[in-house]
Amino acid sequence: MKKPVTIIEIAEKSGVSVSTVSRVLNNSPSVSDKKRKKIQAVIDELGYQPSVFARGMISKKTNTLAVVVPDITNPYFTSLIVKIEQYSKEIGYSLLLFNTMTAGSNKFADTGFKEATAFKSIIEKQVDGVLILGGEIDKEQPNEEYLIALNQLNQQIPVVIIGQKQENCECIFVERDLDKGVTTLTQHLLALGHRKIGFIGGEAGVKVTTQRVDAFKNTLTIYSEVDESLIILNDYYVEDGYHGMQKLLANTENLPTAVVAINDTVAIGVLRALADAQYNCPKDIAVASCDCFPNSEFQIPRITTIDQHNEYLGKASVMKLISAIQSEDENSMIQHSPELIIRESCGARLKGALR
Amino acid sequence: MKKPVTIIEIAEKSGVSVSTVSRVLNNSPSVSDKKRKKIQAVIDELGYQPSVFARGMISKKTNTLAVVVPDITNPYFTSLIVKIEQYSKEIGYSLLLFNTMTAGSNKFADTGFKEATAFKSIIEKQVDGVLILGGEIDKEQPNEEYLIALNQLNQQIPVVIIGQKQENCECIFVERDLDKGVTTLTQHLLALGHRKIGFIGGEAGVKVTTQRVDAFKNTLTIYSEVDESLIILNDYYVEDGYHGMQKLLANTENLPTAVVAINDTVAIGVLRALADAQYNCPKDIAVASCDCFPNSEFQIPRITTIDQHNEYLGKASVMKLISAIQSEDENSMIQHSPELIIRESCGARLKGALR
DNA sequence: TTGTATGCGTTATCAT
DNA sequence: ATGATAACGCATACAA
Repeated sequence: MKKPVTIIEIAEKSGVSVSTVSRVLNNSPSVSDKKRKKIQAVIDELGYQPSVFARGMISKKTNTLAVVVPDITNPYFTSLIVKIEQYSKEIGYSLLLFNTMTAGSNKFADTGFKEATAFKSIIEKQVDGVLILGGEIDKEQPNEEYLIALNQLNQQIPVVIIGQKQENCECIFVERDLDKGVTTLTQHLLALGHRKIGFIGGEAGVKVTTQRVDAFKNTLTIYSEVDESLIILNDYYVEDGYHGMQKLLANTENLPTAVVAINDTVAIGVLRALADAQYNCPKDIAVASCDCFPNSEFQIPRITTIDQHNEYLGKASVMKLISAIQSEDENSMIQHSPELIIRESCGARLKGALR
Repeated sequence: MKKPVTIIEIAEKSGVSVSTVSRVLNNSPSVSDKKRKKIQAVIDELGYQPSVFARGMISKKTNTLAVVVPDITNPYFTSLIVKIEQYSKEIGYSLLLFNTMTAGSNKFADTGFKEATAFKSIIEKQVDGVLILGGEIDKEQPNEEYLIALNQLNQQIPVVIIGQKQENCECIFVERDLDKGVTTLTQHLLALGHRKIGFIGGEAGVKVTTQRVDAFKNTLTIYSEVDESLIILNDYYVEDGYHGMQKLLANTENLPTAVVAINDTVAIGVLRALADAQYNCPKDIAVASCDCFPNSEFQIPRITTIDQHNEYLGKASVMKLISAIQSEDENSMIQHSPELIIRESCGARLKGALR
């Protein structure tokens, strides 16, 4: 790889000073058209590319955002990332990806918390802003060190978090309406006549889970009773839905007639467990779910679920971040309404047209 | 945000020269233990962070790799990215993510090809290396401009492509064994007695598709006959599997007894179409698939598929890239063998233990 | 409109 | 073992 062209060479070859070249580069109006053309021609000819380093020395900007995500394998996060990437690109920012894998393998963090190394890299890389999608911050009681590190990070670089507001954390939060959807969902089941309803998936001590379970319980309480033994919290994956449902089915004395899954992936596991145990869904046991993942519409049966309309969250969070970077303290409100998507898994409209 | 601490301040406060501080920073052995400790203390106290820009001015390195992916929503790519991110992190590189969304919305590229803007950013960002996971390069006849841009990019920055070798492209390729798996799969179906076998999914003119269809045809030819009308090429998503199968089912005169799907997402669509048309899988029509996506094991029925063991590909491609960056022209061979995962959707071992 | 000179924060080279 | 200083490539304040 040969050494790159510098602004000096462009200046020499164009017969002007470096400042003039710099002006052309930065679209300064005070350059004669003739020189501008000439210079641009030389730039193109030599394929000149300004050094990010030299530029950064002065501007202190990388035009890069970091996005920290717990599990890039999770459709919920990828759908957010897609939007984030798209909008970032539009406004001239690149994305540095950090997949902390908080979920999955081992829950207990090695170095206190999984995000530690990510935070370290982020500071080193001197990105302009940081986007955090869940992870440790989603816990009811985030690791103490984590919060310290997070606040410290936020002091150097603006941080926007897609998640529920956390005490003692000065970052900017973009909150989701997590309970309304579950409330609607539960009401849907109740309206269909269900009274014994279970809940599967999610992790105890995690905000999403707590909020959804609470919304579930609160709604259920109005018309029926909450049976704690029908609430199984484990995690957010297929296996969890499968095992959770198995557990419920094991107690044949006390079977629910319907089940709410924390997300569509878990719901798939639930459906599988039902099929394996020869139960028909929705006839024997109905299944409702949250988050409307891409393939859930093609499951057998098609999963009735909640579309959180997260499309908007991605863009909104980037917008907030950019505002913070430019310290335009605009306090725009993020609004999004969860929407019930009625399909087959709860037995409603079974004879009607399906979508 | 206050202005950051510089090496000079550290030097002053430690009562040494900047050179000595720099030496401590870079673990140079020639620093007395006493001074090293003293300096380190000051560094920690002030929370000093070396400037990437100033460093880059000298080293020309960003310690960043770019990864260009067509669709981060696709499990095939995310599974690769997970590994790539993990290994990159281990060896001290960050990842710049570019999601070109080649797939999905509009196929015809706006500016010639979707990767154009990504390539531009990559050059601007001066990453140390580039990883390309499919996209335009996967086509039988990649866009001419694309190839030019790609070679141009490769001249400035080492590029590793996970995909089949392409004529007139000087990048480094990490190839996958695409046909062996399908051959095995087809043989599996043939061994189960199937003779009329269809193929669904994939895009004409794309290497993966062509290779898999060819492998399918070649294997089928040995024991039976290829019926072109049973081969439906459209795309790689659920809808494609659904519509593809619908199309096949429409011709009741010429139903296949088994179908091969290009990947598990498509297979899910196929299963749905079968269920909707009241066909039982595997009894009426068996379904075999490729790529072993996370949830396919929980589908109804569980999908028999090919595990390409891509785990290794991710790490291997990063290794190759790093070698290229350090111009250690090591020509390591990538070996990975597709493995048949027999589950329920083809009817084999139906009475045996499942998994 | 254009050019000159300076500084940005670090590492590398060369002395000492 | 330590220090002084010259790059690195660009933008910008100031001068013309």
